[in-house]
Amino acid sequence: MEKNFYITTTLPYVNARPHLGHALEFVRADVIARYKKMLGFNVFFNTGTDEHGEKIWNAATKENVKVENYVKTNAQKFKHLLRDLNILEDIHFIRTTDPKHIRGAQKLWEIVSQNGFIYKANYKAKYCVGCELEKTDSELRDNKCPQHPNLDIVEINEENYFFRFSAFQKKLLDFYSSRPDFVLPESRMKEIVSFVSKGLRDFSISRLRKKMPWGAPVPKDEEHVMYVWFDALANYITTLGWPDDISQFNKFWVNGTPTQYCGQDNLRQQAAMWQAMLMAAGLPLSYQIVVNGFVTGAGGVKMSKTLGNTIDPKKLIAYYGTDALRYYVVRHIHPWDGSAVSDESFHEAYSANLVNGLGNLVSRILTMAERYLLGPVDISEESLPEEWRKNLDSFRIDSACDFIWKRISDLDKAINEEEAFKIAKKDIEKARKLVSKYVKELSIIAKMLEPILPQTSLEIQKYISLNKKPLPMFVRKEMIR
RNA sequence: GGCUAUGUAGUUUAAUGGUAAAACACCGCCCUCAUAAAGCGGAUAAACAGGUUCGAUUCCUGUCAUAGCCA
Repeated sequence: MEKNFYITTTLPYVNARPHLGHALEFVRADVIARYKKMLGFNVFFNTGTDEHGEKIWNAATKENVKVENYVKTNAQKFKHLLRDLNILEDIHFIRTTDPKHIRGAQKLWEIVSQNGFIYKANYKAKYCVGCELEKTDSELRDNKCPQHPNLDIVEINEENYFFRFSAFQKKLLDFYSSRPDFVLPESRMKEIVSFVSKGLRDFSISRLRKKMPWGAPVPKDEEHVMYVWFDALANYITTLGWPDDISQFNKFWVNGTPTQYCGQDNLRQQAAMWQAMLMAAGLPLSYQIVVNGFVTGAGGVKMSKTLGNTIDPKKLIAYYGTDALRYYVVRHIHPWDGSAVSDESFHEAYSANLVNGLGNLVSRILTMAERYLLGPVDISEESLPEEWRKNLDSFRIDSACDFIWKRISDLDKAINEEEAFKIAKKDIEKARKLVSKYVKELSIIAKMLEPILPQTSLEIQKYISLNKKPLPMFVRKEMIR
């Protein structure tokens, strides 16, 4: 039987510069996508950029550039980051300004509207353009959003279209109880259940075009454009070609356990709003939402430009290399809770585990292999450990790494204890057996690393097949400044 | 303000109603195949105050701190 798997990241809003949080989500989704491919799945891997809305319109206007050019330039930055992170090349990159996407979002609107879940009403609210969310008075301080004190709160009082979110409370709750692992981790699942249990308020999904024209046109109403969520969330299916081309949709959305990575600030949108929209359109729901925690600076404080504790993924990649960054974000940042990151902790992880751990192990084994063995070791029959699979199946890439590094450490230990390098002087046959065993174990380690550190893994496998010692894979470095 | 979660070595994380585990950093020893790497040994930890219990880091209550969600 054909095995299909769909995975997507959240689409970053192109207003922001790519930061470590984006890199973290891209890499984790990429690891899972590569892992599923290794298991023989057809994989549809999606990402892209969310490009509509007031914040972008304002930013482009302020910089006095055409908004089309503004979003294009910024979308490009994310594409570069994907390339720098060695994300699978066959990833699909959808931009919410793509005509294909806009048509899809409009079709979704029409269906939901026909089903009676969209209505027009007066919309009166205080709105923070920074958060893209309505705010109540009690949430504001001095009539400013505490998160975005530099932005003015927008007072909105106009006719808008609304999505009848409130109609889906019971259905959502029923769905959640039927699928207790719909949201990972469990604590986020509880959070969304609690949010929906408290009652849902319909949300506005359009803006008057004359005030804010930067959005997909609302079908059959030229005065309105769609507003953020209805447009943006639809990307998860329009990327598959829905509604024009149903074959990919059937293959990957209906039969591909659609899995969505998101940050903790996107839980509501993906686990509740988007699911309700799918329900309203009579479409199958997502299979699983995996929620990453926020990355914080040293001491657990928020990263911000003012504090000067931001970490630029590009800088780290340029200095330490792609796989070093991939390694750090999957293992040393907690999968659910996030972790404090700093240049120091990055450097420590790099030196201890990549240079002294993996890199050194590769050198010592392949040096002996090249010196003592008559030819490459046959590694065809080695199979991959259950525990590694179990961890990746449950999105615990960190635990999978713990397991791999335990194997690395055990192998180091075995080499010390068995002393093949001494035995080689007296009994070369016995030494060859030992070294072959080490090479086999190293190849299993390399294989397990393939989805996580693809470049490094292939390099190790290549040198095993050549029976040659490579140059140091992770070069010792001074702490970055 | 309400709800929820969290608080464990210097740091990042585990497990657990009965001797608190690991990695990094630190100190000592040791090896030479290896990237001044590896291995072995060592020191160091439960926010605070009560309660339940033969026994609490674990369960309960309160305080404080942090985070998230909501108003």
